[in-house]
Amino acid sequence: MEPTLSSPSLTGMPSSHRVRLPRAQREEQVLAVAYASFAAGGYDGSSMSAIADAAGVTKPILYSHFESKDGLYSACADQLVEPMLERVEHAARAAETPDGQLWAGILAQLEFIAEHRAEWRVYVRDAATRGGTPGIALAQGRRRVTALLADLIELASETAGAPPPPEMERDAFAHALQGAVEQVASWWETYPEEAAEAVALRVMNFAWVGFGGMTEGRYWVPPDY
Amino acid sequence: MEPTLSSPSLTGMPSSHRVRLPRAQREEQVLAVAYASFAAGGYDGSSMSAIADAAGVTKPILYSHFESKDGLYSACADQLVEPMLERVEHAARAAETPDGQLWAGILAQLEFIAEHRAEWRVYVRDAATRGGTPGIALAQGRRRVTALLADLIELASETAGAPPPPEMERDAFAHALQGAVEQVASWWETYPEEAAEAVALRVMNFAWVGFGGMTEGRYWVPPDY
Amino acid sequence: MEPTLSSPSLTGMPSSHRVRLPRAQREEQVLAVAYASFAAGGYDGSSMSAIADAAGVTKPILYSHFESKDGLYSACADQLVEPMLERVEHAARAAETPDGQLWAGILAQLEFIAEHRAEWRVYVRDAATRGGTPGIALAQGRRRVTALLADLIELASETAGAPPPPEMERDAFAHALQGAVEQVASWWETYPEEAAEAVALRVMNFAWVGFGGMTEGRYWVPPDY
Amino acid sequence: MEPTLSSPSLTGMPSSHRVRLPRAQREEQVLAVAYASFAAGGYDGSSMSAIADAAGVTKPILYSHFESKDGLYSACADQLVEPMLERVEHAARAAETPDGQLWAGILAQLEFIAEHRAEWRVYVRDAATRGGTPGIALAQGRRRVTALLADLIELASETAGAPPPPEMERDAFAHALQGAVEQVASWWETYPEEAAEAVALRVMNFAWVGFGGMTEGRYWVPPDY
DNA sequence: AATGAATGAGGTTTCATTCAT
DNA sequence: GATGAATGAAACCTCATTCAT
Repeated sequence: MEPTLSSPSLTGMPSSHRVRLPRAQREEQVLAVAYASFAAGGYDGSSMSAIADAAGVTKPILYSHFESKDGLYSACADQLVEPMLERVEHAARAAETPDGQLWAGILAQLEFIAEHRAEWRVYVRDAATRGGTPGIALAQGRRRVTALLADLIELASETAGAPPPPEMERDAFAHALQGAVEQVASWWETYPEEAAEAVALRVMNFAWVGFGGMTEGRYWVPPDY
Repeated sequence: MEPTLSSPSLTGMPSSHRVRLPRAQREEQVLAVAYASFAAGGYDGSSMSAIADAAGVTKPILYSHFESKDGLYSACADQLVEPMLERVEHAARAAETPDGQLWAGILAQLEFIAEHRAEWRVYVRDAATRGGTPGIALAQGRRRVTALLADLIELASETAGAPPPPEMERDAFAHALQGAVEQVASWWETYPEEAAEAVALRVMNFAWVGFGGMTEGRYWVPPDY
Repeated sequence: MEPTLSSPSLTGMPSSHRVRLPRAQREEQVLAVAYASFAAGGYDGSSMSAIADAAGVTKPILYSHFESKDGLYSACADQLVEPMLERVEHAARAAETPDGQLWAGILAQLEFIAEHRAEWRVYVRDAATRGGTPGIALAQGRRRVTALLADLIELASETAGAPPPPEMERDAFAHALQGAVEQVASWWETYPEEAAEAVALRVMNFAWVGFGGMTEGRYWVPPDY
Repeated sequence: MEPTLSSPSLTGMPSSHRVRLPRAQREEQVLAVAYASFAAGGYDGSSMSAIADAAGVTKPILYSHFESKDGLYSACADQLVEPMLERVEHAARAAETPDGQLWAGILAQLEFIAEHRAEWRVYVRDAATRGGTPGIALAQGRRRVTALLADLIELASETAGAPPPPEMERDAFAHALQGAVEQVASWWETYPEEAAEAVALRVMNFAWVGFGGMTEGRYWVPPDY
């Protein structure tokens, strides 16, 4: 659980007191430690005491920066969800064709998940069962990710000149896709030498052509390959 | 009136002592209560005291039947995973064509998840974050489910007379499929009036024809419909 | 704060574990210690830890016997209020003339207060400001004491063949009397050599004849003097 | 608990720093806030942080003005006791006949209590249980009130041309009277529509004529009625 | 086989107070 | 004279677990 004892005493001063940081900086540091701690141990597996120790501060500091354990946890979850959304959105926007956007989105999400494996597991899966404030926040985050995929799907369906799918179908599909992405990411752990693109390509083909199609030799290929 | 009663209270006498059950029966009963309790509150949300009380048993009895909280939890997880595997396997075996087997498996799993929503969430989520003995057990259970899907996929691929996909691809696909099933099950919660078959059909088409295929009017239909 | 370390080891056994007591007995013992602790330090001045230590048990035992600190406190308050009510009521009932009953009641209450000075201060005076469950319990206890005085006053008013005073007046009077009793009890602390009867006589004359009456030489004298 | 945020910045200046007040003024303002806070929540229910926030001041300022929480609390208690003494004394002095002085004193104290109900409860109740410096201060304050009543009683006793009662008796009587006043004030809360004079009249009759006297039709009436 | 009593460690949260600037 | 950051101690309460019967 990496102690990360606040890069102690840059001055070398033999102070018995902890380094004094400006509020914003301390908050950032504490958040980083808490983020890692929750990622490693989950909500119930991380105690405020342990987090405080790992951050090299005392518990009251935690509480002066974050209202409660729930609050701290939510802040950590945001730390993960926001960048992920940003990244997926940004990647999708950069693509030119609609199905290229979906492809870029899937790729981006896979990369992101791979880079934040531990956190992802905790913050995203916990969303399902956790109650109270953090549960709600997490569920919302997850829903936003899926909604983003739904948007990409909608755009992509235009590729084929097809009429836009009804919201219900689009959402069902987005859920399926989201699940596929997540689980393939988990599969990826067993074959770490695979390139992100290769993994994403599997998902994309799964989603776009289907397994039956693939057995018939139909494949989807990324626009720029 | 003080009868020397040797057999447990068939008389309805308000005995202050608990009924004495044969070991196996007691274990079963305790397990059922624990299963429900974990399903409702998760691992950290269920205390041994609460489980004992709910089961009408004292704590030492819990510990005499199950080594620890982890042991009890693992036993409960098995309670979920075993029947699920059995059901999916059985349903698949009953189908006649290979892709019919995949279809039957997906349908069976979806139904099972829907029927055990609360438990599924808990035991499957916990699989991700929980450490120690129960975490391992859960992860194994989950892997077995995915492996079963992989088998079904392998069989189904023969439908198209295609060469069997390499293990690696088959597993990737099975993971994607598993994720799709789980997430569509979650989507299902928003549209509870949908029939299980309709939901399974979405997954099957997603997996078999792909979204691109569907936009071109290709669909997979169940063999017996 | 009297350690009262659980009459250690009647058996002389060099057990490292605490003596095991039957539930009822342990409860009584814990209650006694808590009662004294609250009396000495008030609600906020007594911690569950301190009480547990003083009782020679661990905190969970406290909580297994009493639901919470509030619950324990309420139980302690009852320990004081119930006997007091009983004693005053019993004393009053034993008297023969109506004003003799009031006299007996005042005397009994004064004696009781003197015998339980510390507790009285805490449990009765705390009634005014404490909120929550214990506050309510205390306020009720106090109200019952005053109501008992009101009854005695009602009876006493028949002595003079006067019409029964309206409830409102009777209550006002009972409050005044109650306040007088309590404060005279406090005055008593400065003159501890005074006999209880002498003190009660002051209150009774204050209440019955009034100061103006006394300056005119009117006095009330107890029936059996 | 009225934030009363020190009506900052009459100038509208968007200063991030608190207004700089002369020491005496700041002290007064802080005291007022603390007084209200203690009145609302009692000693243990009011935290230094909360008081500081409510006063729009930082905690170190609190400590620079008042040595400790105890010190602040004592200062607040004085805020109540001093004006009360002044008011009773002043009212008494304004009366012309000796028993009129007692009457005026009782009336003034009742009015004062009614106007400061919350504080009265806190500072007077706490006097009984609280230890340390503030407990002593409070007890002293209370004693001074009683002593003042004792003086008024002494004067009043001259009305009847009676010899001055010995100090001991006078004090006993003053205590009884003080208790009666306080408790009748509490009774008053149940009958808020009663005028202060009517309430005070009850106390005065109680104290002067006694209940027995009243049943015989003797009453004390205020000199100017 | 089962019980009631007990424990030690740990959970989150809040407090009065004080440095260092 | 005032601030923001920080602390250590302690509060209430709950948990998994185990004796002794």
